[in-house]
Amino acid sequence: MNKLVKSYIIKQNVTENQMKWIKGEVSMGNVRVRFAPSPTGYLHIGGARTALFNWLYAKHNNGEMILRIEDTDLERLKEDSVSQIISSMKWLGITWDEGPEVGGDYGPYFQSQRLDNYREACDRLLAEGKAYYCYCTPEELEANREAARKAGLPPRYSGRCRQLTAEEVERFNAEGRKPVVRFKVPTEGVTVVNDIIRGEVTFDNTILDDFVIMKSNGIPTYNFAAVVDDHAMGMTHIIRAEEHLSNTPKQILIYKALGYDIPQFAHVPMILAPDRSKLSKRHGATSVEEFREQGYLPQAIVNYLILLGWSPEGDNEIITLEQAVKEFSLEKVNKSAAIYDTTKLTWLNGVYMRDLPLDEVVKHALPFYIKEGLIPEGYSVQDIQRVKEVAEKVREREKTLVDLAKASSYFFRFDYTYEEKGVNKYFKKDGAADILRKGIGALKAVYEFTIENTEEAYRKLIEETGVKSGDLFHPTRLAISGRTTGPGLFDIMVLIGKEETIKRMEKAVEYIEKANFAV
RNA sequence: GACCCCGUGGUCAAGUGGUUAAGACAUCGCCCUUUCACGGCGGUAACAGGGGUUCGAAUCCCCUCGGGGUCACCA
Repeated sequence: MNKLVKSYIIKQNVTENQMKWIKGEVSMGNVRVRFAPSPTGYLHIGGARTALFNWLYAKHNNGEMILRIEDTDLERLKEDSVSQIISSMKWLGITWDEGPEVGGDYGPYFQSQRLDNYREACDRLLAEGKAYYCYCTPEELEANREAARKAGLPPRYSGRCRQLTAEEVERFNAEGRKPVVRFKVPTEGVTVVNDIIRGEVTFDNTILDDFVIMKSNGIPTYNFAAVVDDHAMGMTHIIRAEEHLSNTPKQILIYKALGYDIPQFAHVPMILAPDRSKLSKRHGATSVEEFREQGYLPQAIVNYLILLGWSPEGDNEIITLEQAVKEFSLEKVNKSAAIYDTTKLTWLNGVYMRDLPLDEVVKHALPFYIKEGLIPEGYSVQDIQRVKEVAEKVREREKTLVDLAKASSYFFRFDYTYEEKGVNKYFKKDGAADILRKGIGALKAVYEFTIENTEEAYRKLIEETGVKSGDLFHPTRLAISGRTTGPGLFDIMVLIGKEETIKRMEKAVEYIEKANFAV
């Protein structure tokens, strides 16, 4: 048992069962965690990492992962966002046991469909005097905040409506004011958040003001809805980003007021942009969808995300989801924010590009071949086969699917221009055309156009003529691919075929002689 | 501004009082090689600063500084 767990036991009144559970004396099958995004845009990598950690924790403990959509802010709601988030999660391989599309016993899983629950809980608080109606207008509130700011005081709500007289209430109602409901925060004492990752964090209740739990339109605020739902849905662990740590005391106060058991919290560190600021659109790719479009594989992204804030045992950083599930623990999640660095992601992507089964890579690569115009949108089995043959050789040396498709183009068409650097270096060399002609001759004599046979023909030619191998290989490569880099020369030849290879080489001879480089 | 969290190389990240302070990515050099990549070998590079505590601090405490978060009828 580690220190954290020990201190937890001391600090909280854990039940005997919980104690057994912590000690590992009972099998853990009751862990329930959730990922609760608000549908205001794409799933960004921070959210994806949070979802992933929840998922890993659930799987590690044989528990359940719930997906809940927090769509209580009508104004920021974005069309399609839910389906975007869902598709990104699916693409990454993060599943959920309950939630949209799969249902479950604790639904509905959209907060907009659970309004009755919040109303009910709110009424109870109201009836018990733990919350009250507030008739202050946004303008009044803003004016107060402004005044406080000027006075150098924290912008807190005054508590003015805590005890309104019946006449005042009547007057406000007559004015047509629609009240909000505020939670009565204790005016003294402290609230302690016991966080698995951060330990014990203490907040003074006096720094909290009477925050709104129900808006005037009858919709709950985040801090209230989250608590009501997390309890109703039986959440045992709340794993979320650190930005919520400061909200947690408010939520704990609500848990207590409602008489709910308090779940365990784990606030994972934030993921920051390269300039150390919070992730936003101006930082380039930040959403899972964008990374996908840039040619990253889900396996690479997931692996990268696992490494941000958590590290596996040992030196090996290439880790599958299965291994991660086996090893994952919240205690090992570190506390400091991480800056995401696409360089390492790109490296990982390269690793997965060459290590994943070819079919898997091709599956993800197809859209990029289409985009590059190498295969038609309504591609055929033959097209897939061709992509496979090419990708098998090209994937070894490329790091993203975009690069893979780009580096594959000359296998599909002969419309390239020769790389200038290569022309200068190889085509302009004395006797280049002549050597190419000899190469053509040698290749023409090859019956079965295989890697071994073509290579043998070339080796023999080198031996017979005494030309340096580079003087033959380099111009040939440039002639048949237009480039100075790529897969093995004979791999290329065989892939494009004898006829095409010779045709391209003849074209190159023609090009060299027409350009008349020899000055 | 108040409150909260965090601070090991450029980035990720081991490390829980005694280590030559791991490893990965990036970077540089060499090797392999028909090119590029892969791979192999090696190099540069870090405990934010200052005080304590201790025989001994990256590890414990305090202060400073720096970064981040929260203070909404957003989530």
